[in-house]
Amino acid sequence: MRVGDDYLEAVLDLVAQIPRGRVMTYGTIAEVISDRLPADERRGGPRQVGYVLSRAGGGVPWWRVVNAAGGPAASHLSAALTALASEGTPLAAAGLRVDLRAALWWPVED
DNA sequence: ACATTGACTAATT
DNA sequence: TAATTAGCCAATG
Repeated sequence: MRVGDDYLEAVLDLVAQIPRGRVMTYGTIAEVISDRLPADERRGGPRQVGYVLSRAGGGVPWWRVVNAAGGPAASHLSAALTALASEGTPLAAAGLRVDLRAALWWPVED
């Protein structure tokens, strides 16, 4: 098995576990993955999580992954907002971003 | 091997 | 609270 695929799988698996109506930030995902994987398989930061998701394409609820500001990924943001709204994700008053205080999800908390 | 790019974050102003 | 700047890690050309 190729090295690095574990990281990719870990990210995809974690994203797939995000409950409907909840979200996770790139930084949080990076933290959890780093903690779950051995040092050899670790990859650095939030940007790599984004890279993995960009390559993942369909089959993964990527719209449940948001940046630290609470806004959807820089691309496809209208699609993400639509999907989030459809799933009942708590949106901020402006409607342009997610209410992190209410929607942010943590794997161990749930 | 060097420079550029990107689904990012945190600190500063 | 919002806009700017600097730092970050890996991929890609």
